Amino acid sequence: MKNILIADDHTIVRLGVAHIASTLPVPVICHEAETFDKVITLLEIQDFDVLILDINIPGGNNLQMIDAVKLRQPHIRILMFSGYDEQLFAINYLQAGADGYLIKYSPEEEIRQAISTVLNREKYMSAATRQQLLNMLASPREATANPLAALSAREVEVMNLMTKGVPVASIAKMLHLQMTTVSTYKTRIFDKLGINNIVELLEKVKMYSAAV
Amino acid sequence: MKNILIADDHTIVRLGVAHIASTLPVPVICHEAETFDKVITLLEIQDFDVLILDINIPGGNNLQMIDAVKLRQPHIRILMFSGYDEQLFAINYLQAGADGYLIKYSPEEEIRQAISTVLNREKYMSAATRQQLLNMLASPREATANPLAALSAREVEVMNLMTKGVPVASIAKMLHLQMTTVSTYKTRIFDKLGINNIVELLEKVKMYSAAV
DNA sequence: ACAAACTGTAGAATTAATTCTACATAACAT
DNA sequence: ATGTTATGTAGAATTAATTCTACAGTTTGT
Repeated sequence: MKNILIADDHTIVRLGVAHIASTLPVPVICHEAETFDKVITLLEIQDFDVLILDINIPGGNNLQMIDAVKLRQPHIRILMFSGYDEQLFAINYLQAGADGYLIKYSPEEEIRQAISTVLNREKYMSAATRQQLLNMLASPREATANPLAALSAREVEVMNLMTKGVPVASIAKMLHLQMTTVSTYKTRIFDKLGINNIVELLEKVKMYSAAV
Repeated sequence: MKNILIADDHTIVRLGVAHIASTLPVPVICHEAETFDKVITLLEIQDFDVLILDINIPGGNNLQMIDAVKLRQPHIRILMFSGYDEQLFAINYLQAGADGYLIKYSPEEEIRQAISTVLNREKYMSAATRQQLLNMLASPREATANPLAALSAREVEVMNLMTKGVPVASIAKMLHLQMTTVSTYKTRIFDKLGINNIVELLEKVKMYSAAV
């Protein structure tokens, strides 16, 4: 019997995932969490085989979620579950220790496959992510078509918060950095993307997010 | 036998909704659409009893979706399905002709209730939306459907420049005002729209610009 | 007809954010 | 193996933006 923890703030998503999980060849018990705090609490009272984690879960939403989880349960498998505009962060999360990265609009069969794969202690990657990874290996540094790919992990974290409208001071608190550090990242992000303000950032992100 | 069309770009959400629908007392057949274009296509080849429509569906995402749907099937019931930050648009959609407005993180039982209600040709409204409607009736002045309409001419000028990413100092120059004046407008705009930063402004504008 | 709310405008004081500079470490190219 | 570029991080000084307050003129509701 496998224990799966489904962390997503939308009831309907949890339900859908639980439904798919119930159709796997192995018997599973699904547990749910609506916030990242809840995830942490549950991790401290029970062992899970797999955590399916919404990348935008309230209270979380950054790379450090991975460490926070693995710190408590080193053997847990983490399958990141992301909305549409976030494929490009796949590699960052995988590098940070996630075991799979799944996009919410993947077809049912692929979702089932992904859960099954990580349950089996293997890494899961969508075709798109695999492709992205290959591109990256082929031309490690430059023009990977997508300028967002030029951002470092930390820069992506900051960018994500920026696109949520979080002010610099709050970003600094959340990431335990100085405001000036965040500003430095902001400048570097803008430079790398060749833009000047948040409005253009949002356009860029919208433009390149679905791509790859 | 009732026909339900579920329109959402996330597979998992469609699955979850279909799962709930299958537990209703009446037998239903669920059909799916990932984009608004697909919705329109399906409406032209088959009759549906209910359309469950993600407010952010690709290709749609504005009030005119309601008309586009009712034009093709005047008797269809439309249940809007929205993400977290969108409660405030409920009344707009209901006024535009939607039969219900449901928030994605509602508990399972409420989602079932909502579908059941609109299937029954009744209007569905969450407790929160009901409250909001009462508030609006109490003070008819503000909340006239489109919050952007509450802005004065000068505020609109400033807002437009803001949505282009123009910094406060430049706006001040362009309009021959003091920076502090521009800031005052900015504050008033944010207050009137009930938001806190440019990111939310852009969302609001995207949402309402096509409307009215 | 008259008070209440809305508009257009700013100044002083304050707070938020940026710049420019810097440095240690990591990754990379030749 | 070694110089070069990228990354993660900040401090001091500076600049950008906000707040709070104010006030005269316009609408508007009753």
